[in-house]
Amino acid sequence: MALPQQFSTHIRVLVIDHDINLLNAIEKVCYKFNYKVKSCSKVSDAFNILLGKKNIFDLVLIEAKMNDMDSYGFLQHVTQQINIPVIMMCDDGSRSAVMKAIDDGACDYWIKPLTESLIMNMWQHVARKLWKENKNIELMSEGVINTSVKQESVEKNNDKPESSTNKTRVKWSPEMNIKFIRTVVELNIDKATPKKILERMNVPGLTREHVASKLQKYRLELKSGGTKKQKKQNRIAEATTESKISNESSEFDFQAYDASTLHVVPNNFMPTNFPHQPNNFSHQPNNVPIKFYQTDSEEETSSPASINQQQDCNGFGTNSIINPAFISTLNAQFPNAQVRNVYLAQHYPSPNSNDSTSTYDL
DNA sequence: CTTCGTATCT
DNA sequence: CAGATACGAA
Repeated sequence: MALPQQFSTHIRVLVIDHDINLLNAIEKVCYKFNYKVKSCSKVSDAFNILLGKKNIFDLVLIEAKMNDMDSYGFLQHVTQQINIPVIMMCDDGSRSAVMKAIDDGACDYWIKPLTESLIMNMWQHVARKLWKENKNIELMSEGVINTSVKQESVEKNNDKPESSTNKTRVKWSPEMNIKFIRTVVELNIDKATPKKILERMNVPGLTREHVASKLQKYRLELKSGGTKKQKKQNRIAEATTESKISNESSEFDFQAYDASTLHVVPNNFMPTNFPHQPNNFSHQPNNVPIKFYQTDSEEETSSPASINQQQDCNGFGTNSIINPAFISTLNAQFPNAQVRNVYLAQHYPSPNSNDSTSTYDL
């Protein structure tokens, strides 16, 4: 069930970093591996692009420390509302930095300086997302990455609240919605208060009450609406008390890697003619190194440097949050893969200490 | 007195 | 469900 070329060749990546040189470099590498890439030096630009049209990008890559807008707010919004996997990158490889990004929904965290292989393999995040969404191979073979090619051409409700008098029930058109969301994010989710939002939006006729109501809904959405963070914390709570290693239930299923459904990229996933391969890339499924950050259990890793070591361990699943059962499955899937357990989260006691830093060479 | 946040209503 | 209203807490 080799994946059609379209899969990889059509991956569209949005890159955000203030460092123009880095952007150029990334673009180059992206081209090399046949990604379509668009780069921005400002978060706000990226935001406008993403909000403008749907399904433009399959993956977002963003520097954690941006100055024009908060990267984490952006991260949260993109992962939760727009549902595009986001990889955060930064030179700060500290545990807290990594955890923050992962907590906020990042599917991966790249510690700078970046390596080519990171980019080469980043398509797998998209693949995983598709698997997770139960998109079958057949569907993808239609040559579609974005299964939802449908354009949002829903009837435009033209009764803009701007013209309508107060007191009327406000219909939040998609446009208004976008404007609202953008404003909230720009304002920083915590500091976004109805009045400030209202002022910033500057929409005639719109009242603070309208905005307040909208804000309440939006916050609810963020919370319940699949806040991975939430799930994660729940799971961890369970995991710490009973350190059972369940392989079926989603006991440890935090983050994007759904252990219950094990969306493992199969060995034969990568077609021999995989477009991302440089010419001389020999096709061996097993040459894809795997490494993980494991947060469901914990053990101060040998040294903080262990995190930094990650970056030379290129490849699939960087910093993935997974459970032990998942690791064994992966081990089975990728016999020669290198799986590292790096226990990150300080507040999750390790069930046992047998392999805090062990490298599984299978 | 104004604004927020939350619960509750429609 | 999405938006409005009510009301106590800041």
